[in-house]
Amino acid sequence: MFTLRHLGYLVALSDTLSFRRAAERCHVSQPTLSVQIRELEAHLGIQLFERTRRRVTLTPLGREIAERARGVLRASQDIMDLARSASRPLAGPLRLGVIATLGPYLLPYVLSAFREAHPDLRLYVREDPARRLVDRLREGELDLAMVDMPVDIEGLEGLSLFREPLWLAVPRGHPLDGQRRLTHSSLRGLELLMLEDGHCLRTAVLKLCDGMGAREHTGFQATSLDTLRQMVASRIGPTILPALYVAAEAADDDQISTIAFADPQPERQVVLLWRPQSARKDEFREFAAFILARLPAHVTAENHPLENHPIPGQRPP
Amino acid sequence: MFTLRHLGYLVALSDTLSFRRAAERCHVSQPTLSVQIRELEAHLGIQLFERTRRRVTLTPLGREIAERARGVLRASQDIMDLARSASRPLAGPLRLGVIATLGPYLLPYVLSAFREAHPDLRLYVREDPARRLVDRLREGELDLAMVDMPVDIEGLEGLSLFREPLWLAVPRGHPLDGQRRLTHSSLRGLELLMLEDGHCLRTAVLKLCDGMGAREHTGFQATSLDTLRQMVASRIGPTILPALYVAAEAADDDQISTIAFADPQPERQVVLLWRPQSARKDEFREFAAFILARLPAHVTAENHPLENHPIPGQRPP
DNA sequence: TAAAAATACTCCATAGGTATTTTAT
DNA sequence: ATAAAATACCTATGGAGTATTTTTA
Repeated sequence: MFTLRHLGYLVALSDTLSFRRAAERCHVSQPTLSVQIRELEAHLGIQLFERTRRRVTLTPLGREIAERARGVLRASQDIMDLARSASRPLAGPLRLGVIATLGPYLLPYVLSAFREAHPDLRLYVREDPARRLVDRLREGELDLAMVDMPVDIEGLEGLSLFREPLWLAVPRGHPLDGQRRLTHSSLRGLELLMLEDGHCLRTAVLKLCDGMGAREHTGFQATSLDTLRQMVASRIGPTILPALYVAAEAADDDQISTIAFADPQPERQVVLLWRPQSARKDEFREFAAFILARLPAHVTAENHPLENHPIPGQRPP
Repeated sequence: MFTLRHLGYLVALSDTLSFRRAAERCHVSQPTLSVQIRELEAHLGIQLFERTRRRVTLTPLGREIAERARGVLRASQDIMDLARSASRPLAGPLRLGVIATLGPYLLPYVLSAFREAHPDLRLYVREDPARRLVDRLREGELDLAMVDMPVDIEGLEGLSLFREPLWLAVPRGHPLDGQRRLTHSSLRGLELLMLEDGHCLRTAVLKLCDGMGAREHTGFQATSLDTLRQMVASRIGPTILPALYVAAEAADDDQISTIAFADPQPERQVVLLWRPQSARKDEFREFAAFILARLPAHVTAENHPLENHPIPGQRPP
């Protein structure tokens, strides 16, 4: 029988396709890794890699086995996590992924207090588009992901956290400036500045436009909410900003005005996701409770399991 | 990090709750296993077992981790199987489970020829009720199960093989003896001898009774089809027998008559099941094709994946 | 010739064994 | 007193290292 170590080498080599770099990643010497891979191939009685003239490539069978090896290592890591989580809850590394349009404006409210409450916790936060975050979560590279819906959460589990209103941002002096509440038809004909493709928020805003008769401002696409705000301040046009961003960054900007919509407000739903096999669900739920207890104004807390939440495209594997 | 060997010891000890027997099962000495379990506990930083006064018991956390360890070992075994299956297809051990009312009457047609075609295959056949077979399949103790529906196949995958007609068996001279085809109402008021609880066939026959106005013969429950046939021969009453049993065992019995039903014939559906993670699906499909090519008369071949087959209660995990 | 993988060898950590002690019924 | 687990100690396998050779672009 092979060992978990063999599987680790296999995965490292299948990732890097270089004995040298795989050995580095595993913190062993290149000959060690060479020998162990050869030994694994001998044990299994099959060829996993083709080493041909300066090129290392996976055989189809090697690819399949490397994929399964990843699963075995992930499950082993889960066992370690479960043990550590039981002996010292909320200690050790916790890898949290969050979308870029939310993290910097929500987490400051929460993380410093959370770290204080759990000093042994080492919290790694990573920003990425929602789709990539859930992929990384499935791969086991993340423990936890905070994303906005809709996103394909097949094979994942989680909680709905809150709904964040979307507000209109216009330059000072804009015809809509001064309105207390926007109605369904206030946006008709407006050209809205938007984020570039890949952001979930863009999708949400496009849907909003559709319903309210507005359209995308062609020719400009922003890469961040800050850019978007500066474009509004430069009087290029109005845009839609999420409430937490406005509260954190744009509330005292005297060049733009932000206006809420009348009910039913457009909003985006923010959820917290983890793998169902994860060993640290209790910790994740505590983290969720921590967030919910410290939610800034303007957002509407929710707190129900995602299993029972009707999300199109959700289906167990 | 622990090793797969540690996990094997953990699973063995959690199964036996005795260091001595667990060591035996692992083919190591008792001190070796003692030391390794202690080491695993030290590595994980938690207590897995309570050793108290002649009693070894799992802690709750130990139970959870042992369960996960089983999964890791199963996945590792799958990798081994995949490799062996690729290098020498249809070689090595193949553990097949089959229900008792089918195995002895179908497999003789198939197995000797299958063994001849694949001499390196070591085929272990085990008989059990369908429910236990699918449980063993999920545990990884079986590679393949041949059962009749309905059975809960959640989390499993497979093929529908064939539909086997159910025939009425009556003592010679019974009023129904001599009829060519039974109609829907032929059985009205009849008291049918049945198998004891737990057999899928019993369930199928009960459903049949319901539809045809017959009832169960109270006071007698047989434990095998052979017993059932002898009871019919002893003129205790009529019964329902599956066609393959009749063809194999009861065709030349001059004390009983077997009579088929008019269309739509009552029948039971026989399926072949495996774990979706199994490494040997190709071999299983070949086995299925082998069976289908050698099906005895009277049964109706089917051959479609079970995923698309509407079976109540089927739901992915 | 330079860079990468394979080979040769040496060493040591550790899993495994046997013998023995401890503990609990 | 007996049976089971723990401890002590020794052995040997194999995983890891360094040094070197082979291979190919």
